[in-house]
Amino acid sequence: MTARTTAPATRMRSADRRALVLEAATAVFGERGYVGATTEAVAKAAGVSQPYVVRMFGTKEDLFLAVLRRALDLLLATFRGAIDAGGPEHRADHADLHSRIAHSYADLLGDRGLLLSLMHGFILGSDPAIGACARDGFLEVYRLLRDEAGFAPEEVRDFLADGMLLNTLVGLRMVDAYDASPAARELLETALPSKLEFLRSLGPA
Amino acid sequence: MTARTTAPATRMRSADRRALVLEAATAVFGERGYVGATTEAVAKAAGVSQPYVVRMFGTKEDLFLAVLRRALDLLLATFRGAIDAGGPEHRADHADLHSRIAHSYADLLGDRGLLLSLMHGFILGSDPAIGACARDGFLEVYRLLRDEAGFAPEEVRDFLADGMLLNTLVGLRMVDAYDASPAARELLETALPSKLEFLRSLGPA
DNA sequence: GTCTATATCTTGATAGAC
DNA sequence: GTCTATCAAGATATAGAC
Repeated sequence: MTARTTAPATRMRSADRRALVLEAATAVFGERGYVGATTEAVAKAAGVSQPYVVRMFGTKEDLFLAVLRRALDLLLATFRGAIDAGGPEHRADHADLHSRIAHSYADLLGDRGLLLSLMHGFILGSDPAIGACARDGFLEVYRLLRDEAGFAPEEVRDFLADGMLLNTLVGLRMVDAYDASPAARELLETALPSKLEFLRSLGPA
Repeated sequence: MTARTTAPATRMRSADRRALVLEAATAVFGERGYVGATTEAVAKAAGVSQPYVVRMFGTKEDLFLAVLRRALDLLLATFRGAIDAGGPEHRADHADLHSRIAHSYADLLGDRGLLLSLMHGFILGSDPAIGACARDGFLEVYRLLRDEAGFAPEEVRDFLADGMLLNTLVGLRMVDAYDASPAARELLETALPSKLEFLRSLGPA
């Protein structure tokens, strides 16, 4: 840990600033998509200048790739945390493990930016760089669930399918229709085991 | 039906031309997303001029909304066709109905543009006009499956989840990784009951 | 109905000061 | 490390001819 007591408030260690920009970028890319998000909006959200954002990451595409990679790493880390949680005595109970992993995913539902940046990446598979990164990450998740969590292939598929539906409902802002539409209400209550109240508490817009 | 035998080849009835542009737009929006797609690319794909595309639909947003609406209507019509297929004697067999609907969805998998335009719409829920249209359409599908196909809420949820996974795999171009990645191969073979060969035959790029 | 020309705005990226 | 100024490219939308 380098001493840095005299650094002005506008200066941070580059790693910290980078993390800050990456988090802001995740929110902006999630909301407007890869092309729709502007480096200016990211800069504003991070409280820095637009050219500085570009400087830090090279190009807008590089920035999005970094956002994607970070989101995937966070997702993988979350699942690994759930696998490790409870200690060795729980490892043998497969139903319990499955439940822990599912709950750990539900915890991520509050991070719109993370989930939707991933989704935007997933459906841009035709872009050479983005597609390669997205496919890779998706397969890493698949292998993690199969090999480290011990899921059967069909179990992984069902789990991923659930995740994609949840992500879609988040993207749709389906909670905004909860009050006005009985169908929305029923769908949300069927699809979200327990996290509905939490999601609604995040509020509209 | 107005007689129009003397019309030059470059002129069509507006309804036909509109349908042509809409189909081209579906492909372009699906590939690059709402913001990433340009009216110029749509025009080129449809073989007309860029200003004409704008003229026909008002704005790019109006065009995307028309694409979304058309995709949703096609999806709903496909499901209704599956529900009606086989005549009244099959209506009582729920498992058979479920299977017919699932297969009818698999038939849509060949239309990347359709599926991915929908997905792009679904994850842009924060946009006022697009979000409203997307939520609405998604709920129409939900109600169709529940009320017209007689699915239980959990059954609808599982069906929608499967659909979102399939759409995501299409968006990811996961078939491109089939040969190089055993995990991709296993995932695709687990997630796609029978349409894998067909999807692969569509080829890369 | 359809095109050409073009105005206008946005935006990613670069140059260079501090 | 970070900002200001600015350029060059691209994209939507309009005007107006045919």
